[in-house]
Amino acid sequence: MTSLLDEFRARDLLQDATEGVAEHLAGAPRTIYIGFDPTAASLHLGSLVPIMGLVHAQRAGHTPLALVGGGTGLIGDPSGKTAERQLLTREMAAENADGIRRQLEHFLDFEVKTNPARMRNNLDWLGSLSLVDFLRDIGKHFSVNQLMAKESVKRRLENEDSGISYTEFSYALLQSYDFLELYRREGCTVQMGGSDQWGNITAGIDLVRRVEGGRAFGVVFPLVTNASGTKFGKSEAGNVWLDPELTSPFRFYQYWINVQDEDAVRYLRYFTLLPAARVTELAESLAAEPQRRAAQRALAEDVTRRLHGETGLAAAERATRALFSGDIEGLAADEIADVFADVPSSEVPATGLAGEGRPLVELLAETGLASSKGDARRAIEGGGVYVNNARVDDAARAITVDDAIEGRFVLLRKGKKSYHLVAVVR
RNA sequence: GGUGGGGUACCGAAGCGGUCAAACGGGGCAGACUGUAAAUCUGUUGGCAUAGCCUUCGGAGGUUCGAAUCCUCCCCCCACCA
Repeated sequence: MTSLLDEFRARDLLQDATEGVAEHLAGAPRTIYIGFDPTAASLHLGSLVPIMGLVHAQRAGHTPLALVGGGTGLIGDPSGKTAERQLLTREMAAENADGIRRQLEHFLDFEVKTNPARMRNNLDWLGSLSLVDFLRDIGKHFSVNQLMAKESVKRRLENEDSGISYTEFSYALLQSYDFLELYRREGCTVQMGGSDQWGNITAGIDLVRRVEGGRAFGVVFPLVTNASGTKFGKSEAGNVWLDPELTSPFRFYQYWINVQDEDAVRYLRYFTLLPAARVTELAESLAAEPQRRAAQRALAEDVTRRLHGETGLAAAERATRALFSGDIEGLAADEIADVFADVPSSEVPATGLAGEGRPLVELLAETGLASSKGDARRAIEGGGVYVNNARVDDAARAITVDDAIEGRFVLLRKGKKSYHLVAVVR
């Protein structure tokens, strides 16, 4: 079996590691942790690299431990932030932690006998920690001089406008304390994270050494970028979430299908478990016959299956075929309802479509496909609007009951990818 | 506190009495080309309506037939000085 570090290296996932990690990991199965901030009810693609980090750790025989920052989430990490963060309420943090747990279960095996994944919440120890104890046992080991030299803190200190609160300033101490607690309670000796976590991780390692005389280690992953310079994990609709309620399997799948060539192979290494040989094969295919987009397909398939299961993947693929293979003519209304379950929809009473029907521009504005009737009109004039996949060239077009497929649905589309299903209700 | 320069649509930035719903660039949205890619090219980008109308240029007033443009007061930024 290849070592965890070699696996990371082969996948370009190794940004940096503290000295001696390789030997430490080779010595015995270890417990490795990564922290997740419960700032939202769902994780998004930005957390996918760390998650895969834990997946690889488990596959390599180590015990992955996901730490949800129920306590630290109440504080806020200044790393990478230019402004003070919104504080979460305890209830929100707890709720969000539950959601994160459910999502991680798709990736990590919490049941295997040998090295089941674990999950902890730092609220368990931070919640009851007394300030005096904290200052005496933990704070004592931190030099303010060093803390102020931290890049994340320095930037905020130099910025007169935002500044940094004592609360966020203390974040590094709390994260370090987490490591110490996990070292004590779980025998956890390795912390991983994004490269922005390097400072917090090494601070934790120092703390473990000072307080317990123990040796701990850190590994950080590179920041995921994309070729066009936009933020990875954002789609037109905003963040791509792992929660199917927030980002449907179809849109999740589509995000990956639409990854540009320059990024596809790298993402295959980051986000799938495909063996190197297969990745090479896909890279060659991408170079030789890019129009097939074999790499993107494999990527979308693998990642969607892992998160949303066979059912979610099947639904996404079905919708994709229906939407992009051209005609929906052959589809029965029932199939349409099924395929477009994922697509935004609204209802309109049949009476509203009787006689003259309703102006298409009105419908477009109402469904949100266009921002106003004027916008809708311009879109039609520009040739970007389709009813039941047939382009509309008349801005005065009205939608009547006759347009509804089997009298039940009208499929509106703007551009290549924005659909809206209008259900006719009687 | 003093002096000077600014605040214009999603962002940057022109305009400095009528021809301004406001140049230009970026971004967004569509179209063409493709591969549901990138790059490129084209169109479009306040609202409502058929020509036309309505609401916009930091805020409030005023001058004028007419103001983003001139005047007064207020608010906020930036530079230099204290």
